[in-house]
Amino acid sequence: MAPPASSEPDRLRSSRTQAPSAGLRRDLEILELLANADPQGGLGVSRIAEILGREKSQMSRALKALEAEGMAERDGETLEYRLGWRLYALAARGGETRLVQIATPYLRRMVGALNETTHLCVLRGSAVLTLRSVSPSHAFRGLGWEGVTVPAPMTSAGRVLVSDWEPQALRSLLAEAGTLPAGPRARAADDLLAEIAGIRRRGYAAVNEEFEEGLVGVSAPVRDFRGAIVAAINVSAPKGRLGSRLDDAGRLTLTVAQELSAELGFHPSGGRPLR
Amino acid sequence: MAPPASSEPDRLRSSRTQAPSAGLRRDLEILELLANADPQGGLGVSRIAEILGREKSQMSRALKALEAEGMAERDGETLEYRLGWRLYALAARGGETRLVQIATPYLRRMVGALNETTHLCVLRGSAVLTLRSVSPSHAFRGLGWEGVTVPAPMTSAGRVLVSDWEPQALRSLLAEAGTLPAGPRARAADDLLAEIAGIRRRGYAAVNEEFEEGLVGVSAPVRDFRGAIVAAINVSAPKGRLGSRLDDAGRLTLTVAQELSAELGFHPSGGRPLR
DNA sequence: AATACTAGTTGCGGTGAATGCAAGCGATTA
DNA sequence: TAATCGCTTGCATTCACCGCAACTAGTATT
Repeated sequence: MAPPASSEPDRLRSSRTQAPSAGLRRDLEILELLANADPQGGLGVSRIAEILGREKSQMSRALKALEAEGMAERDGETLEYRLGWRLYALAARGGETRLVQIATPYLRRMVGALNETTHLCVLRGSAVLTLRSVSPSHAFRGLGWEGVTVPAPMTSAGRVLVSDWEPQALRSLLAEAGTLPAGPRARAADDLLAEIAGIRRRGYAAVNEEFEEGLVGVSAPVRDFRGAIVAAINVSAPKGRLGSRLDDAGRLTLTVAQELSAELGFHPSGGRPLR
Repeated sequence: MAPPASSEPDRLRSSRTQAPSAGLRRDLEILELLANADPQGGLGVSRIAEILGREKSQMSRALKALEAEGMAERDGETLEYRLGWRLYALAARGGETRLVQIATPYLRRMVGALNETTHLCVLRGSAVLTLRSVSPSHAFRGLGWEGVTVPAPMTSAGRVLVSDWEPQALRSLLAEAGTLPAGPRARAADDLLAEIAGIRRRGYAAVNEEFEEGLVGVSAPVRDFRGAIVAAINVSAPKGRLGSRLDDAGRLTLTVAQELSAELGFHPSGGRPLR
């Protein structure tokens, strides 16, 4: 092309070539921004455009579309945007609502007994997704880990969730998750298999600073009416607070998980039918 | 080529004409479908295309994009899709922000009517956390969320926030909170249960110098679209200022809380779904 | 009061990404 | 071996998005 005249506003300046599914990515950037917004500092069109480095006009139109679909809402006064009802409806409907609702009182009981934060986790792909967290009072700014995922084989909850998989499936899980930024040390498959054998025997899993320095935790499986493991109850805390009573916590977690499983219709008589 | 005469109503577009922001609408249709899907009956590409009446190839590509962004996930075995982790992350992070933003105008209305400071409170573990306060002596919005927590069973807001818990959960709440620096006197569980029964009946809670000498207050529950209690609106003031009109304030708080709940999507028709 | 500035919306032409058909591919079934 | 099913990919058309710029409205500044 012609050499760029300095005064000429060259629009070719490596600007963003449109990528496939750019619209989706743009919309999600916006939603992410709205989700993390400070409630005080409002987000208007210009501010959003500035932060994302995009055109005002696009943001205006994209936000209008998002609003029309219920994914965003606008304050009539300040013209600022926020997340819309539909996002919550989607998450609530799609999430294991029933499971979360039923499990919450059990989590509260755990918190009451241990005075530590308790989580309900499920498996999403090869990662552990925390659906619900209940914290005792000393956890300021709860900042629930809800929605955060971590690779499965590293955590007690993850190991519980895959504890009835076939050895072969476990190996491929390791292969998949192992490519992620590895933890302190890559666990060999045999290690994991032995660990899981222990989990089956004891009924609960415990980790001791494996996932994160200074962090210990226990998890126990929750089964549905078919006997399939559908979730894990997990307690995590600094080693100084929970380390000394880790086994007690494990047994309690197992007990509570069994009661929750019973409420879900699990009947322990039958063998291990599925999965 | 020659553009069609503008006057001519070209009916050829009658088929499926692409609408603006069609991509967003299509993606949301897919997510809605995935959200409402029976966890057992999986949704493959063809089935989704059939249900939505769209091209297989589009669904294949759209789903691939959604998966790349974390909004959908695919089972490697069956090739079936389901909702992805990112949706949950968005909803979890954005929830409180949205609550505060929507609630603030309602708090202002309360202040305007009563000329007393009004709070929006949520439950954090077994403590009540004030997310937002609005004062009559306009402005100095003290640093947004105050972050001040107080034990739940002692305050009207706390009692409202746990007013749909199971009796057993309430007992363990008392056990936990009771270990904290206790208030004037530990309330027996039966007292709390009776109090909460009254709250359910009236729709709002009132305390009369129970938490602090000379302080009275009223609170009413705010429910989200599922019917779950997610927050409480609270008015507290010295007895000399508010004591005489406490019932009026309670009824007003209830009304405002109901309107706020409605804006959050709460539909009072259905029974009390859960928790 | 007039002016500048900020914040948001709308109009417009060019361009490339989405569309839909059809062919390819790899299982599972007959 | 052939047929079917579920899904992906190639390709030409065309329409919706892109960026710019002009416009409106409200607010601060002189």
